[in-house]
Amino acid sequence: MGGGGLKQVQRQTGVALWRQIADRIREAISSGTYDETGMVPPETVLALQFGVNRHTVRSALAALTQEGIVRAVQGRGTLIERKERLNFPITRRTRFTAGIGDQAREMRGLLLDEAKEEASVEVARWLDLKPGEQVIRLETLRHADRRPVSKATSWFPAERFAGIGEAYRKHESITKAFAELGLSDYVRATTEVTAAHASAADMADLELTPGAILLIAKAMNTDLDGVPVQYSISRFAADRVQFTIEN
Amino acid sequence: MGGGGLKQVQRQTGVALWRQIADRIREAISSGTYDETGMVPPETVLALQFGVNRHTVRSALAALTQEGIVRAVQGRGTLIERKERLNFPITRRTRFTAGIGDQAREMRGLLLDEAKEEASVEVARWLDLKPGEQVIRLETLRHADRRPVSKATSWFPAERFAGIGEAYRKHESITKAFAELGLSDYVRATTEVTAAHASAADMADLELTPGAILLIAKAMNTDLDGVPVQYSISRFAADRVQFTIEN
DNA sequence: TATGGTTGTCTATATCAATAGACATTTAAA
DNA sequence: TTTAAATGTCTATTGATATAGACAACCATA
Repeated sequence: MGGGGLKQVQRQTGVALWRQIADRIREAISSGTYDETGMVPPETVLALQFGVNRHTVRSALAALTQEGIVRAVQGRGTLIERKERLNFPITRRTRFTAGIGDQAREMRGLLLDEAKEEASVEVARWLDLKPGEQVIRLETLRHADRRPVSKATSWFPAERFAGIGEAYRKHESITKAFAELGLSDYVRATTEVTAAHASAADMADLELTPGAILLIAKAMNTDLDGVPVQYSISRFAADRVQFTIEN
Repeated sequence: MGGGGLKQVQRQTGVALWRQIADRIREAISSGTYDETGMVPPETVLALQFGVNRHTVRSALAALTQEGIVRAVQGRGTLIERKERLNFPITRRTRFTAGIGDQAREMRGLLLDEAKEEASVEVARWLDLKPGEQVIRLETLRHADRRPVSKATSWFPAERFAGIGEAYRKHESITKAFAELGLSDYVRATTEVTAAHASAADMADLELTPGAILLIAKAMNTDLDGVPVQYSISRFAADRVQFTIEN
């Protein structure tokens, strides 16, 4: 940010030092701090920078190794394996698959669960229905290049979009599923963005470690007449994506 | 999310159980789970729900008490003190002070630091300058009702906006500072949203506890001719705000 | 083939985090 | 006034976290 440089780490606060340090190093890697060498500084240097024991740094690096972000080679140093961050533009024409398509080779969309249920107060408000009207809920998990990127819960008016679960399973894309059901075009009406820690279930599906952060986008899409067609809550692994809003 | 209900907590992962539980309870409070009673469930009930010892729950509640979110009364229970989440709309006409104005009584903007410096590659790219050209950097801290909401680092072309630090200190608002320097109107061009853990410095200024999450908005504003006038990186306490994007 | 720099492994010690149980204190309601 | 339900305090024990120091193993290079 301001002047760069690694800040001191805090003690006795419920977050283990090795995890705080792992988070800092992960952030430094993804912001390109070590791009020149392609390596993390030596353990002794990091220990000095963070003001901790070398063993504590080793715990942090072990966690990053587990995540596949770095790889230590005895005698040489600790090499950086990955550093990409997917950009996800949020506009009227926001589509997950198309938006990410040029940044990853292989896109997958997996249908985890499908259910027909009564609209909650929140869902009804967003879809402009009465609470208790039937909606279809889909739980989907989206990958880019075999790496899980986001998990989403989506609701659709049940009457209009009967069979959308099957269509999604076939095409692995909401846009294509809509098309099969006769909705050839739609637009993003509103998006609310928040951030939070991951739940146990999301943590497992997104292959996150505890303490990891989610970017959460609550979005509502409408057809070209402004009628709501989808309300969704998408949870993104915050260290793998960024949102771009162009006004 | 899906059906509600508190999920199990994870062990041996560098994040203390009491902190994970504090995060869950904080989230439950801000999403209105306990609005009926205005109280958190009894410690013994929480301990059962999370599958931990009562003392661990007490550590979590102690942390929330420290944050001023709850207040325990012996013999009665643990009362909820605060639960608001400020909404921050992101549009072409995004202004911090005006956007929040109707949700809080008292808005303050504090100038922490001011410096004239050479534009880095990143800043130059956003402000459409050459790297090394002079820019003014402001570090600002914004409060709503005496509660810190966001900390921002902003860069301005130095030649055009000489004296903007002094103007901000006087008006406590970027919009009014611009007005004083002859820029009566401006628009938000792009916003990038990410999330990350707070640095030690941001943690202190925003009165956060370790492990707390930041929503980070990198924004670029232009004048009505499309010439960049400001590039800023704002860090928001994620549990106090949400962003709304209307398309 | 030395040598310096790096990661890997081991032992030991102190503090924090979590569990367990017991009992005191306070409040509200029976 | 009694009682149930809730928070407050204390002791004890175990495992995770962090520090400290020493040395082995490995790599690149002079």
